[in-house]
Amino acid sequence: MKTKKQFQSPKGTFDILPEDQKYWEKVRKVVARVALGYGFERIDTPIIEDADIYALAGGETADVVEKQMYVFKSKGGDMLALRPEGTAGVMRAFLEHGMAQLPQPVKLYYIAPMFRYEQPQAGRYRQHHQAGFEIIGDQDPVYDAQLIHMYLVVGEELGLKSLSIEINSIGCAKCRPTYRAQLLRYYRSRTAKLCKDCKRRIKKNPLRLLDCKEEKCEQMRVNAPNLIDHLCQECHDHFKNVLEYLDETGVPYVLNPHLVRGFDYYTKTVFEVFLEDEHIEGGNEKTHQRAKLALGGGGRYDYLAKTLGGRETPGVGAGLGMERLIGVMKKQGIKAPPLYKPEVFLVQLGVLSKKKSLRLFEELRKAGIVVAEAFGKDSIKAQLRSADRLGVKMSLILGQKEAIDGVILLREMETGAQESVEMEKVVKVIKERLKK
RNA sequence: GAGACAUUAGUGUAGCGGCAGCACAACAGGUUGUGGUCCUGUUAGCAGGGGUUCGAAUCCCCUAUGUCUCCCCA
Repeated sequence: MKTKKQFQSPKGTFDILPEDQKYWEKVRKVVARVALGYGFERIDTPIIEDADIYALAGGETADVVEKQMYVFKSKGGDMLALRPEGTAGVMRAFLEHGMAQLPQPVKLYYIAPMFRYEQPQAGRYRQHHQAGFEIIGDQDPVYDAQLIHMYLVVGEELGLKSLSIEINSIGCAKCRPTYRAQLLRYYRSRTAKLCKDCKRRIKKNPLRLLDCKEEKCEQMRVNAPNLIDHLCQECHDHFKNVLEYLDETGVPYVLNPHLVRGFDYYTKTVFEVFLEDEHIEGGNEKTHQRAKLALGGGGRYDYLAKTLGGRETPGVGAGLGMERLIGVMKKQGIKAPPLYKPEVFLVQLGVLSKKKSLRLFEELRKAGIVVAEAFGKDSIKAQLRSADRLGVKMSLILGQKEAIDGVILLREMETGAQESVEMEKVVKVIKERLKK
């Protein structure tokens, strides 16, 4: 017989199954707790936005905008995009709702799906989730540092080991063009020796030259002008302050002068969080060394608001990849508490007791007792087997005889000891046994 | 967008040109109304499509998906 087409989740997407939900829940809880602790309030923005906000925010060179966005035409004719990242949408909401009228800065966080059209691999999906933090309305370097510190706190509260922060400053509209020109001058005479991608980068996004992993390009970079040495006074001081604040809170960081980020809107501080290499386990030997996936990244974006048509408003933000975070948790053997753990199992035998069970089930549930059942099964054997599988402490057995007498059997699963309890007292007795 | 490898029941696997098997899970039983261990049975699979061959899970081609590089990023 020919089977019908087997549907599967679209390429690069996945189902978060019940067995994994506890990890998600744990991360969500920690993120929310840390966020609130630092004065962040939650914001949820639509999954779709006007495609233009990403085009404007990203600039023409951002790869995400260039070829990784899901863009489609809305019925009215506007171009919409599935959001590839969170910051632009949050800034749009900030401007749209006049949040500049609130005491500044405004701190917002979100946990939301993001979409990118690209070739999926482990840790890279077409739909992934980010926990994001945005601090809008204040340019003080203390907030850059606070955000980075929060990364560490989230990591700590999740029990993660060996997070490391890489940080850099990419300057502002004043100093970056000057630097870019110098960088180009350096590279232009050496174009021939670069890999083909870097040849493209020279034209489109010279800063990305710093990021290439090709060996010949890495060598070339050694003598290339350094971004940090070419910051203007303001950016220099800002960056210095960020580092000082980080020192103050004991955040370990590594300066990485080659760190640049994909979105054009970043200014001054940029940073990424990694896992120390030696703690990445699994995978084969080859991938072992290379596997240095960023858990998250972020930076300052003082021009974004203006780019989107609002008043100039400074901001700094960071995103954490939920899937990657959970992946690391699992690798490091971090446990998450189960979300469903029934305490009592209700067994019913016969038509009358099945009916009576329904009401008892409600009573127990309302009393806050987590009660499981297998009403669809009629044999006591099968029901007790289910009870056993669920690992309940007690089972309640309501047979025909008990139903008529107004009692119920209470079975302690570990010992197998059973006793008869009056129906009216069941809830109370169980509560006592569970020490509720 | 380019390259490499992979895909056998829900899961993990064996079979490498000659009968598609095993384990776990699920479901039903092992005489009356009692779980875990044990036993029996049932359900369920060669990713899809072509080709080579007397014969294909096995060899070849195409497609899809996954994993890994590149690219880029969370």
